[in-house]
Amino acid sequence: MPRRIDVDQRREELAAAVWNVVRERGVGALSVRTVAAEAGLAVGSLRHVFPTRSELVVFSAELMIRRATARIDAVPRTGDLERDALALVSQVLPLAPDSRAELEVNLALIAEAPAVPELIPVRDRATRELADFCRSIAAVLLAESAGRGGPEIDADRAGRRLHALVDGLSLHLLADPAGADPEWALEILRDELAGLSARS
Amino acid sequence: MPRRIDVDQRREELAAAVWNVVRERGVGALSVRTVAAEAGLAVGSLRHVFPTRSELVVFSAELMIRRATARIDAVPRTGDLERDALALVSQVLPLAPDSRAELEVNLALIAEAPAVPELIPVRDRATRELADFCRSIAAVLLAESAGRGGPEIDADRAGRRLHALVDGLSLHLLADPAGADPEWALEILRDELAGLSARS
DNA sequence: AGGAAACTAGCACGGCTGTGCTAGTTTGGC
DNA sequence: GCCAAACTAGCACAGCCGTGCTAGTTTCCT
Repeated sequence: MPRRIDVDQRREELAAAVWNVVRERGVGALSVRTVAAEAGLAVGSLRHVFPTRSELVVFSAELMIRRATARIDAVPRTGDLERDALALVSQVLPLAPDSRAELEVNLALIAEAPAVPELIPVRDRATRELADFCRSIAAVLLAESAGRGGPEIDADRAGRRLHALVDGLSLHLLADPAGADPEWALEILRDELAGLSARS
Repeated sequence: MPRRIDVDQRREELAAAVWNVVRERGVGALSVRTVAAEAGLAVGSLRHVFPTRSELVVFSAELMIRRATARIDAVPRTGDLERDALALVSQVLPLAPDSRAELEVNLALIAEAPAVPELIPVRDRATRELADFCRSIAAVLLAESAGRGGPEIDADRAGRRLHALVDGLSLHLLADPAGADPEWALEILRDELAGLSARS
């Protein structure tokens, strides 16, 4: 039985088990026992890879962020800046089952932060990265439309505004039932991006 | 000792204890024992008023919503619609220690919802009320500026947009340290409200 | 071949959980 | 004065928690 295992792969399997438990039974049901059972392992085996619960939780959170970042990096660019911006931002919204689960787990882990202080820097880094992402999108669109005679718009403020909009819309899409039509949220985003791009 | 007590007042004291525990030690530390200790009561006394943990949690969440609603209703109106709108919306943002604590507890209780299903309708009602609130503010500002020649704006969409902006900004203000300057968020909101009011 | 390391497995401990239950204490109404 | 009700207090139970620890099993390296 005890073959040489791929530790990284085992870690990812356990992180997936963490996400499943959180989504199906809430963050309150997240324990080394439930996660081990979900992954089909004994608690001892889990603890061979993650000696403490904190390490398990922190790794799961970080892996989730890495996945989201990778998904964004993989979006193909068409050259149409406004279109690309929407495609990029859409990756953060809970539209597909994947990204929906991601946000659910993300929220739960944020709520867990007081109990697992190691999560705080993870959460802060994720927030900052999303803020930078939004700011750079806003900056690109504003630069493209510079000098078209519209009012001068502060790129920094536009980035913060886009960030707030994205997070707020994410929350509300998550509150909607899973199959509901997300078009209204996309329209709002399109408006916002068009406003930056064309200074209309 | 066992005098005739005011049950409602006792309930509110216990709800306050719930909030304190959640803010200081996280939602994971929320138990009948910790809340009773925080309130200076025995567990048996707490359970005389709230027979189960769920009832305690649900009541605390509902009281929090009632408090926020009351605070909004108490905002004096000046007649300057745009100014009033900002004052009203500001009541929802985590600016004062009170409303900051409110949002912290609110988030924690949302995360608790899978474990306490009775919280789900409470959370949904709160979301809907805030959405209606935002929509009505948007509608008032749009009606005031009707026929000024700007582009026609859908009041419904403007309401959703304001709602997303408010929730997103709230989240980000909460992530900032408690004493940080919230002016940037207010500026974004002023922009948004001005856009509705003047069709600039 | 044999020892070290990797891996799985699970027992045991103290501590925390919600809640059923009983008992004691004080009060208000008759 | 007395009794029922209101209230406080806390014990007890079964269950879950994280983790320290030991032991068994398989693999790899020398």
